[in-house]
Amino acid sequence: MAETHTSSRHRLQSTDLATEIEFLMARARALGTSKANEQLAALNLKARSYAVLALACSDSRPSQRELAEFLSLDASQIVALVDGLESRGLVVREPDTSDRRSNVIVGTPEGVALYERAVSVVSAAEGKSLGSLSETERDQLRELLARVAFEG
Amino acid sequence: MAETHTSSRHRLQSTDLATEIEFLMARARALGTSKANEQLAALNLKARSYAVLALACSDSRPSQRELAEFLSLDASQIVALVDGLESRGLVVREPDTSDRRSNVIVGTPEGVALYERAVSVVSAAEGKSLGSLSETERDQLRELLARVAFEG
DNA sequence: AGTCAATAGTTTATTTTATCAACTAATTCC
DNA sequence: GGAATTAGTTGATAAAATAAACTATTGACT
Repeated sequence: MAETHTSSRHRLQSTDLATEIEFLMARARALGTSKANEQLAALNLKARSYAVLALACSDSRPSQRELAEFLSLDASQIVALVDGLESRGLVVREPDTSDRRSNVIVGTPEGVALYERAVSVVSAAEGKSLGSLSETERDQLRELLARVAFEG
Repeated sequence: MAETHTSSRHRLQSTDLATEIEFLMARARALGTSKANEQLAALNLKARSYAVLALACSDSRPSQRELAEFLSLDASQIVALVDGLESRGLVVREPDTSDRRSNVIVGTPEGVALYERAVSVVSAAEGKSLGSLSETERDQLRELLARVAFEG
């Protein structure tokens, strides 16, 4: 019999690459994002539009520039994402009264309603992805990642 | 004065999204990958070709299918990546004697030499990315991520 | 042995995402 | 007031993700 799926994975898992945090993050994220996207598809969302919607529906009133920086995306991609959500009536561009160059992106009631459904979907998916971790371990992971993600 | 870069980040950092592990991984990885790519550019590599080279230069003798599964990439992308490395004389496709459909991807001496330079470059970049974490914390993070990345 | 299903790799096409330059309008700095 | 900077937008181009179709095996089954 040829080598099984699982045994080959174990073989590669003992390489140096498999101990690199960068690589582990890429792999963990690929798994998680694909699970999340699967579930979000039912709401006609993806991980990226979900993230924009989440910030729009928070009370943080982000500008597009802030969305770009926070989500590690180019400003032009934010335009496209906001266009998509706005055309569905989920968010609006509010002119920033203190700086007329700037828009504040805010969720509409429909946007908030959809966001709330999306949150439960995403957190269920996250629950599956992190199934092998205890609550304490999840908190640890969250805290360590936050320090890496927001360093500087 | 308008809101500063840093204060807006703090404002968004207190949103629900900012506590989602999925999001934190995406952001941490974006930072890390861009730093790694910057450094790898001098060797004419990127994170992805580096990963393939690393596995080829290990003693694990991966097939292309195994590379695809392990790196969460489509088989057709592996073709392109191996083509690129092979045309530079860094890896070779060795026919698998026990299954003639399958290639084993192996690093050449030149490939190994370049890989060794790349490892030090990448680990320096990782050091910067994880600058705020102690050794113990890095090990913790590595172990938690590994469990998420290789669950199931 | 012979058929049939499944697998490894490849090619090609399509879509999505990333990157970057150019432009407008508004703001800030001097 | 004028120069430099910034937020948003558009458009072009390159890189990456996704998926179908095809070839050459191999494996399973009878």
